[in-house]
Amino acid sequence: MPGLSAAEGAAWASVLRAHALLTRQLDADLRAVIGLTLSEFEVLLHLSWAGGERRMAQLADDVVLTGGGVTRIVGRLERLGLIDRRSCPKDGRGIFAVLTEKGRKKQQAAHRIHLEGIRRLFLDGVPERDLAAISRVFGGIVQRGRDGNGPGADGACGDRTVRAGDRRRR
Amino acid sequence: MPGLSAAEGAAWASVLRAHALLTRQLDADLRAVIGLTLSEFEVLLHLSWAGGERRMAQLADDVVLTGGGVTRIVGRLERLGLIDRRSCPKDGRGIFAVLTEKGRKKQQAAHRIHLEGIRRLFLDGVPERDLAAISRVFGGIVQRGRDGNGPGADGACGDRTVRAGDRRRR
DNA sequence: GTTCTGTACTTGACGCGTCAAGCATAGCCA
DNA sequence: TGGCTATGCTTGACGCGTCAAGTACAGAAC
Repeated sequence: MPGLSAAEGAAWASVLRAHALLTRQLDADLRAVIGLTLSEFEVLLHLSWAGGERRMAQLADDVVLTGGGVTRIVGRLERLGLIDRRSCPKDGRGIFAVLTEKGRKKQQAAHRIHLEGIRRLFLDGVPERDLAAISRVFGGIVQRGRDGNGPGADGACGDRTVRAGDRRRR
Repeated sequence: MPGLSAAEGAAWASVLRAHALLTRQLDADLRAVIGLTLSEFEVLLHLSWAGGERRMAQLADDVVLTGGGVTRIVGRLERLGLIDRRSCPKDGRGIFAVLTEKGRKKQQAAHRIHLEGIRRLFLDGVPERDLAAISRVFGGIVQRGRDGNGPGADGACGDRTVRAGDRRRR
């Protein structure tokens, strides 16, 4: 197994660096203008995409966070009045995060900032052909990642999800 | 400013998700096998690329971290015996992080794990053409990011770097 | 030399997310 | 019914990196 070719190395390095720069800037913009973290916004966004409510575990899968992480984010958003918690009638263990009206407004405002940023920093001037290549490659990674997890998308009350584990230091 | 097109949205979403999954897995692998964080390994890697030593501020730019962050990472690596700190003879303010022999060994071992992971999770089966597209797009982002910073690459003793600021909560 | 401005690094306080343990409920099987 | 195991969520402890303030030095202007 030799090292990476020049093309491979360049591709990987640019992805790492660009992602760091992009998320850093998008996060800073959202914080400054709306007062939300990028992660918090992403939770609101997925919630909105899901029609306004979503199980905690599904949210965790959506935003690639652990369950504990989602509990805390939802806690913050709840304290801000952007989300309500509602228990699942069909499964006593389950909790729905539900977008409030205030949350929907906030999400829409944040969405405008976010879109502007993505266009300016990422999409501007990128030809359709390259976008397709990116979707192919990264979409493939996401897909292969799912082959160890559940299907992970349906609005119903009962469905299961598996999350990855990590190692801890020492 | 309308929303994103389907292709644009798919591309952006896949990048976010794939990056999260990738770095999570690469980090877990490194921790389990070598006992290093992905960030720590990246510092060792850039040090190695730079010939074994590098100024703190340059490292910060390399790995897209703040100065404080690099101080702490280098502190950890120094405590592990993988790095030495040496003050810059031509600039009393400057500090070089210097790879020790043990650090070089560790870096090489980690590099093998890391390469294997990148191939398996990212590069495997990706055609040259798509890699080129990725390098073009993300390399462009990195390049545009540099247009607000210094040039940021030379091994000499004196050169300056600018880092981004963030907002703080509340 | 003195002063003044800018850069390099460090550090205390803190925000964020992880881990692992804990609790509650679900669902199976005898 | 009574265990037994698995899942869903929460929480205390903690690791990591950021921010902002602080210290030290550099370089220019006077």
